[in-house]
Amino acid sequence: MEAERSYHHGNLREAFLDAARRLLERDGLTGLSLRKCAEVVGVSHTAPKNHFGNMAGLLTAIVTQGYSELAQMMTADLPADADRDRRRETALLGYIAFAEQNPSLYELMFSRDRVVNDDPDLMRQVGACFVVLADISTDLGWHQGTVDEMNGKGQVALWSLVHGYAQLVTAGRFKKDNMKGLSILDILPALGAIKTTD
Amino acid sequence: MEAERSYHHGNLREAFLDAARRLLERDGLTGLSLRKCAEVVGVSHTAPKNHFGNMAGLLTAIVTQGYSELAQMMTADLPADADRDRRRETALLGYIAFAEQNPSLYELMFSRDRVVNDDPDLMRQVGACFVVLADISTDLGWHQGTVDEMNGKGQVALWSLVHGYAQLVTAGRFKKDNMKGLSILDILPALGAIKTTD
DNA sequence: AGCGGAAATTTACAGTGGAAACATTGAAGG
DNA sequence: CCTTCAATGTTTCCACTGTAAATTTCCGCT
Repeated sequence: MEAERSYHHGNLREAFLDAARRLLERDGLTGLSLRKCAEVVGVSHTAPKNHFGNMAGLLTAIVTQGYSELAQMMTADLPADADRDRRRETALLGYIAFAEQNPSLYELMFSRDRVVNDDPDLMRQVGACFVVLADISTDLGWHQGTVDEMNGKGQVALWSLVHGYAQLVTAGRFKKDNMKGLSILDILPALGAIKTTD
Repeated sequence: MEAERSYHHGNLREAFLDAARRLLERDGLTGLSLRKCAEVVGVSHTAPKNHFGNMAGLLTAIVTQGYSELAQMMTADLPADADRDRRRETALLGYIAFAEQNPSLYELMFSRDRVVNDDPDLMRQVGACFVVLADISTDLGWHQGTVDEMNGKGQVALWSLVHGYAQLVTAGRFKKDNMKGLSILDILPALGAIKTTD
């Protein structure tokens, strides 16, 4: 039983997800197609319809998987008694590492119309990622006001900073001489040093 | 002369750009096609080849236009004697407004493989945007170190924050109760209040 | 044994981008 | 004026894509 190796092919859903992921990172978004995936898996090109419905469904499944892995990357290899600094560092470095290892997938994870963004499973995984970041931001502490008084500003600010950095780097929008020896760990304190006048 | 209304159609390049922009925001990235653009403009579907080469060329031209408009939005309606706060506010609000008014284009502006990202014109416009943000970050001032000593950290950090916020908002990745009455103007000082331990 | 339904295939079709050959037009130069 | 010529568009064709519909295969169940 176990719902494994369900039929003819045996776990075609997983096989398709794997093939799509590999094609995505090898040939980019424009090089990904249902028919290529089907050929790689060794199955007819309409087979995925049973499992994903259509292309948007397949991409949604991939993206959902992506958010799940992203959350894992942020909490990987953490001993239970890790201190504040260690947890922050792991989360930030894990986030950026995921984006750099899966740049095309990462881009797809913020697409507006290729993915059904109101899919319940997807929304749950997105929420899980947000929670991890929210915990980190709570651990960071704030100079002014409690977390409640911040009214979510800190969480929104933190995700904005990390996502922006991740995508600008993977999209090649920073010149190399701007990025020499710079990591996300330098960026966060740099913004903390901003002198605003209000 | 003036290189205007150059041939049969008269300024087909501009017409195509306009049509593509409108289709892009109306139907999203997936709904944009050369043939639809051509039909709107009233021309054969291979006509754009002379002006853009291929689809990537058209998208590159649109994205280049986008960066140019983004830079304009950040400096619009600014009197020459505007003070530091006014300039910062205008730039940040202008940036977010552009993203919200052109969400699909904004997404495309950070695509990895739909656009030829090493196009010289495109790189120049990207650089122009970065300069505007760099100036703003200089105007902000920093608690520690000069701009040079910061070694570009501040510029990288600022663009990361603003881009992240823009895309997360337009991609609908923040829940609405997190965003109630929140604007980019609240986010920047919130990050400045981060208490890091190094 | 045979029924039922899930899983996969076959077939067909409309839409897409691109290449190649051809047609049209305005401008430049004798 | 008339010819060339190059730029601009069109026609035609092709390979590829996603999707729908009808059909077939095969396992589990009674």
